[in-house]
Amino acid sequence: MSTSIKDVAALAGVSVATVSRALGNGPVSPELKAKVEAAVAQCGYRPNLSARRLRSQLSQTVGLIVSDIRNPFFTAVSRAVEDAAYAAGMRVILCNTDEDPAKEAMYLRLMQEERVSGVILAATRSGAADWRPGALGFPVVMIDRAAPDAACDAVVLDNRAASGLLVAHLLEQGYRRIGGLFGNTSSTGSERHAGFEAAMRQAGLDAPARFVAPSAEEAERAAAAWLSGADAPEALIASNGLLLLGAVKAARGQGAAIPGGVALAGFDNEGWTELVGEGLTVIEQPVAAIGAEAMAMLLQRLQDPQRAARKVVLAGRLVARGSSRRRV
Amino acid sequence: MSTSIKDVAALAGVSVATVSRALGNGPVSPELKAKVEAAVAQCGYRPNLSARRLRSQLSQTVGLIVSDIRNPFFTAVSRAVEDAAYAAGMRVILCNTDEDPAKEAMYLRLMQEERVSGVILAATRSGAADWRPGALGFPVVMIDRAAPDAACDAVVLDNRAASGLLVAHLLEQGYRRIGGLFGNTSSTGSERHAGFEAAMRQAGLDAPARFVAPSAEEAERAAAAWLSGADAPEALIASNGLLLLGAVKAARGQGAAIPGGVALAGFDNEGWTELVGEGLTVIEQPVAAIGAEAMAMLLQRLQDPQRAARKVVLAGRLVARGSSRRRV
DNA sequence: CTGAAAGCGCTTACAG
DNA sequence: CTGAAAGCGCTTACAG
Repeated sequence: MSTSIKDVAALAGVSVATVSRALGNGPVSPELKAKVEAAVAQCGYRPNLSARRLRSQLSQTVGLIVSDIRNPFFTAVSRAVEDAAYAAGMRVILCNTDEDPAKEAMYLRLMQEERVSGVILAATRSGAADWRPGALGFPVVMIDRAAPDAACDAVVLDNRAASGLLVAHLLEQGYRRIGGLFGNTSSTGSERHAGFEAAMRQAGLDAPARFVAPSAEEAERAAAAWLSGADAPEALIASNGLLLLGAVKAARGQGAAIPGGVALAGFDNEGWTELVGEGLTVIEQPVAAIGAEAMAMLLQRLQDPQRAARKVVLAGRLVARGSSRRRV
Repeated sequence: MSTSIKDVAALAGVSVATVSRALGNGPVSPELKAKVEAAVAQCGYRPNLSARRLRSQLSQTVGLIVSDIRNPFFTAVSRAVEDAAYAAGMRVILCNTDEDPAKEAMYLRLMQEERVSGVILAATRSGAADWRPGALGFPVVMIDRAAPDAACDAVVLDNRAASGLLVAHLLEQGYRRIGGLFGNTSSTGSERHAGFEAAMRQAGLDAPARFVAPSAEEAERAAAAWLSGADAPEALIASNGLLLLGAVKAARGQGAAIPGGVALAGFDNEGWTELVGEGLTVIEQPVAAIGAEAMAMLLQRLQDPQRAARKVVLAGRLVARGSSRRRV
């Protein structure tokens, strides 16, 4: 058994209430406080957080539910969330849904059982419809994907505009037959597709698109088929880092040089993207800001449950590199 | 207030003990069990895990302490740990130390306060010396780095052998002036250096090495200085994914083609490594196996606290690609 | 400032 | 199989 507040109280010759106050922020005389601290040091006492949470009804815990921590976007966002959470004296429980609504539902139930202060959620598409903000018993801040209608706090990229930046860039470089490869499970993929389509139509062009499961393998397969077909595009946009990885592999598989073969552009400015060929053109997302902002919004929501829901929309930044350069 | 077991009991017309048994694995008649389940469904009851933990003295929680989740090695290991943990009905608390012993100590203290079942730990170098297994009150499984002496469960790569594989490969490709770039904060870096040095000496060669902070930026700076100096190596080994990234950037910065300029080889077979030039030669670590094995060892340790400490040493696999090809 | 007491929501011997 | 009761380790009104 580990030592409890009772042991400390006995050792210090005070009541458990005094120990509790001495360790918290209660009013305690300097003498007693010193005694308590000496006793704590002597017996190596550590407060039991489960007991504290039960009694205080404060879990000081936030849930972070993403599709897959191995997606570098979520890796970076998670790290920012964790830093902000620990700085605010809160702990983080991380869960991966793999875009599976059943897993999402299970983890949301777990969050209820943990009595979390709140949840930061990258919702699965079908899952998002199943709950209403407020029905869960804790506030939710959505990241990466906002519920289309719901009045729920959210931090997202301006996906439509970001796709527009990529299209404009490719058009400027002289490309016309531009194809898009989008994730088929998240609303992020849908929005990036919508932005792609709008920008292409505005230029009076067709907007050929294909939708795939969000993995590099699936993307490679789909891109390989597309690029070797009669309708192969001159330039290809991939809607996230994993799909871009797959698209590059497919282009390579066809012996295409980068630059020189099919032009490529995508999302997520990971460290390695500048090393492929003469670099990959990407939209950089402010990943650290997204995580920090989501945590900040959650804290504000806890502070003021009544305030109006707000959606923070951050702009992506075009990082133009060799993979989309004009062909001579 | 959320509903408690008392509300369910009242609604079902049974005692709280019966509700508890019906939800757990206690002996309850089918009729009462059905009544309880109906009541639970009706009022949307969710058990309070803090209360359950406090009473049962079982936290069903494991701590996972790594240096930085953004290091892709830890990303992959974490995901495997989490999958295994949730499958075993346990939750994971993830912490990043940034190789800072003070942060490590803080998080270990937190783990004590959480009364975790156990911790999976990638220890900081100086931190590792500060605690003895058993002194923390919970079992520890070390990953990536084992305490040199300590009788503590661990899952590690055979770092010396892995470095040996890289050296042997480079020698075979005809390189002789081979330099090594190693992390200066972790024992992993030290071990990989030791393996590098041993293999080089065995071949009758010098083993020039440089040590840097574990970031791509630091590695790039150090590699750039080295490669532009009089003692520039013909081939460079980088002791982890981040350092390899930095080394590639440095090589590029000098206008070196890959392959063609300085030969490169490193650790961690990330998806993008095959896309840089004609691919980067790396040691692939069995990342998923490391995480799964660590969690399995922790569960076994909880099952049998007395069993002898064991260290599982996994072999790395050489993935030879264009970056280390013989120059003609 | 300090202590005795109640109670957070559970589980688990202890009786029946 | 079922229930009444004790108690896990805390915090927090309530008195003094």
